[in-house]
Amino acid sequence: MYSQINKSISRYVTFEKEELEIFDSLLEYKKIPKKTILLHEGEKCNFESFVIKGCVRKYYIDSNGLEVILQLAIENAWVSDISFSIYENSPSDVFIETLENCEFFMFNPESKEVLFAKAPRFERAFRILMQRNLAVTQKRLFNTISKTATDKYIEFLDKYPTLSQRIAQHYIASYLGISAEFLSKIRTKLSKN
Amino acid sequence: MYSQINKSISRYVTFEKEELEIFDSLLEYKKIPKKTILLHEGEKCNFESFVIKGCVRKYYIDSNGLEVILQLAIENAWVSDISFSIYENSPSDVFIETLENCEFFMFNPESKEVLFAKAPRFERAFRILMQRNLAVTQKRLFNTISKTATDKYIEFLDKYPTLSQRIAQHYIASYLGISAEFLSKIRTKLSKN
DNA sequence: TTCATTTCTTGTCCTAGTTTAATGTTTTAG
DNA sequence: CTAAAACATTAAACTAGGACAAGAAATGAA
Repeated sequence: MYSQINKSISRYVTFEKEELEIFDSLLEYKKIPKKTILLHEGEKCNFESFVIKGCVRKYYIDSNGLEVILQLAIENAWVSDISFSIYENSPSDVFIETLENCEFFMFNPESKEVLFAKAPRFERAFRILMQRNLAVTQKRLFNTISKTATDKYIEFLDKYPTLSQRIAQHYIASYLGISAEFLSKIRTKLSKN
Repeated sequence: MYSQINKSISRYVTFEKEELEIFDSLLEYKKIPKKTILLHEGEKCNFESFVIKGCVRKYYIDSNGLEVILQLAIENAWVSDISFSIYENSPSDVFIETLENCEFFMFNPESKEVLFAKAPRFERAFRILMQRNLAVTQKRLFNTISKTATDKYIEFLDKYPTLSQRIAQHYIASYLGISAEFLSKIRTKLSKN
């Protein structure tokens, strides 16, 4: 049960058996059905979740009421409103919602502090995790600015090969920053080749 | 001389005097003239810099040869190719260049490791720094997708009030993800109001 | 002070992607 | 099993912003 998350957290830092036991003991397991909103805009985000199974979206709603998906988190990804919410104690401006029936391991801010106090080397693992996350987001910002919608979609299919069968197309469009109609056109164009 | 950087690193973690002395002793001070490229695409990024004075841009070059500015770093900002380069030991795909005469404090990867070994609580400070950085980048991704060029420019002026007098307009255009010509049109339109 | 280079502006035409709206298809809940 | 809801496709009209070109203004090196 813990092997998946332990492997993930050990990717850039090697931990002792005892450290991982502390880590595991602080995790909270949760099973959450499809289409459940875990975090509403304006709420305080009091969790950091590791996706064991399923798919989650994190999104903003812009000033015209349009949703913009910032993250699609699947198996082995971490999702949270990392941003300002947790460490500045301010309310979140994003939504987090399950798109499939999901299983998570969750940390609340208190248990995370206990973890850092008991096994400080996790501080490092989370720093590197954060850094990876930043790298991915920067790359995505670059793609958003400099690639055509078609190229972005092809890259998406390559990066998340299963996802286009698992979730509705309009979520993918929103993730790519394009309209659902235009994605549909791209798909028919591509299928003709 | 160190007060600026010490204040910055102490923003989310409070350090003892001795810890800050270790920190300061590991910093390397550098004065670098305008228009110097600190990091070329394909090189390994072996520094993390704190800008004491001046302005730096970090940019990609896309497949059409167009530059896309990922970050404009001014006083009190950190700049580096955090992404994959440092921790995966792979070559960087970004450029970093001074736009003004600059003064920096720099860490190389070795001195950063010495820091973490001698004063592990810096691990936490850098994790939170990274987290802030991620939040800013996510917000920018959201803006890039959902705001018009005009709105982005107005927000830019608000966030970096001095920068539009300090650097060439086409850098600002590239940061906003628009062409220099279109920015010029926005500026004339705004000045007519 | 001048010439060269870089930067900024303006106009015209063009295109990737949006909007709206209609129709068809699939999923879901009872 | 059926109705309602959610989702996907297609097409036509539209627009934000890009590409190109040419001139004006600013900067800077000698």
